[in-house]
Amino acid sequence: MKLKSEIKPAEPNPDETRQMLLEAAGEVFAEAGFRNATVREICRRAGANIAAVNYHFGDKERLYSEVLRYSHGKTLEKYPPLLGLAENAPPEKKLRAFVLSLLLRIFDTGPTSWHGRLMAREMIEPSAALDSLVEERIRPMAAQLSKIVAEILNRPVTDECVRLCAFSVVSQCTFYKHCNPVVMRLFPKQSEMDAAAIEQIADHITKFSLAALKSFIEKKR
Amino acid sequence: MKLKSEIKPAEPNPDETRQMLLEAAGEVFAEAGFRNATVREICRRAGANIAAVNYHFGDKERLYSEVLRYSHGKTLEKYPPLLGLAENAPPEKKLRAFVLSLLLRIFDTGPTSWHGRLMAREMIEPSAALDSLVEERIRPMAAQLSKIVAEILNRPVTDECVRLCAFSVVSQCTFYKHCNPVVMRLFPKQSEMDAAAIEQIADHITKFSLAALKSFIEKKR
DNA sequence: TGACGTGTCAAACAAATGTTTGAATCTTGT
DNA sequence: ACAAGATTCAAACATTTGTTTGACACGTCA
Repeated sequence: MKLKSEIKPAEPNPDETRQMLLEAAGEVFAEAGFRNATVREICRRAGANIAAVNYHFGDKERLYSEVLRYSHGKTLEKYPPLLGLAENAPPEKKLRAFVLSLLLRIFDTGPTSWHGRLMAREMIEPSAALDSLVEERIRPMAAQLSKIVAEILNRPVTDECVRLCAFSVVSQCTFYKHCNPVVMRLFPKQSEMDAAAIEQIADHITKFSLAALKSFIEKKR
Repeated sequence: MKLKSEIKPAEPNPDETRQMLLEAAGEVFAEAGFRNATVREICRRAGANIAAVNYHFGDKERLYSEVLRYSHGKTLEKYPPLLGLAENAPPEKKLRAFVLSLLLRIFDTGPTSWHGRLMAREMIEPSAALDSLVEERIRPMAAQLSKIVAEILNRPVTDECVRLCAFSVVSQCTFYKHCNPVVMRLFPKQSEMDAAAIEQIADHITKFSLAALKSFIEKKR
């Protein structure tokens, strides 16, 4: 990583605190939700003073907005929607890539693992920041998936059936996250979400969905 | 100077207040979540005094437990898992009944509509009350669905494939609830969840799932 | 009737928490 | 080196909120 020409590790770097706050806030917001999260805990983890949040972000709510945008950008950068697959690849392969990338994004265990939980919380308690996120980030991805599904179904992307089928695909991915507490209690053994498990689930979802999609194919007339 | 001696606004019905508190608390908890919900707002809607919650339930947390159990019992009573379908009905019909009943329970718009949101919140922030709920209520329903799927697949209920397929079915139902904020923003027009829309979605999910399940059928050997 | 238990009420209490403040410290440009 | 701005700090402030309190009203029963 490259920084400014001067290197002052021990000294308080102006952007250092801001960055630490973003990361710490992401963790805390993901763990506790917006309201439950306390500015004091965020600052404690960031090694910053209590007044730091208000100084750098104005207030708690604007900090949250920045965190949401920051985190989503970071995971999308780590796991692009088609994982670098060529645009002219067969739609079946693109579907699998889409499913796998979505799962990887949701279950990312890296230092940015809070993105998944953050989004899950937005689903239940949407904040003002969700509107722009949907328009700028999610709608393009939805269009991408619709195009893949439409291609498989041999139907126009505006077809109602395409929309419903795209939902059916996405739903299977989000399920393991959104219903994790129940899944974990029902099957404690199989609930470890390591790389192998994610691959297995991606395989199942792709197989399941492709089989279903075949029955919806519009024969050319 | 006694102001109250002349007026008698509320008759002292012992269980009346308690019941009103349960209903009001369900609403408020569903809207705001456990932490965000305030005892003051609950009591205001119930037409009760601020001290009523502590008097009748001890504290806010025990009130929440009672609400969760109460609401789940009420919706399950309203929409039984198979909607009164005969046990010996063909598994395809039972699958559709299961899907429809789950959707109806999730999207119930009656006076108990908050149950769906309540459960959605439990998925993200499980409370202590979830453990017993899963064991007593959800596990039997999961077993019921597994049996139906196993029957269709001609596989043993313990088969890994049965579990994954059952998840695929349930996930499509819960999706419209758990991802409602995004769905609503993506397609504002089609997001009205009236009876007709629910029927349509149930049809799609059943068709989609049955087509997929067929490809997983274990040929007898 | 009159004491007792139940339920309700307004007010107060105590703790948590977002935000502000004013001084102290550090960085930067000249 | 010095001054001005940027940043950090500890303390205090103001508000929200769960809980408690003590008085009051009402029905019950000896």
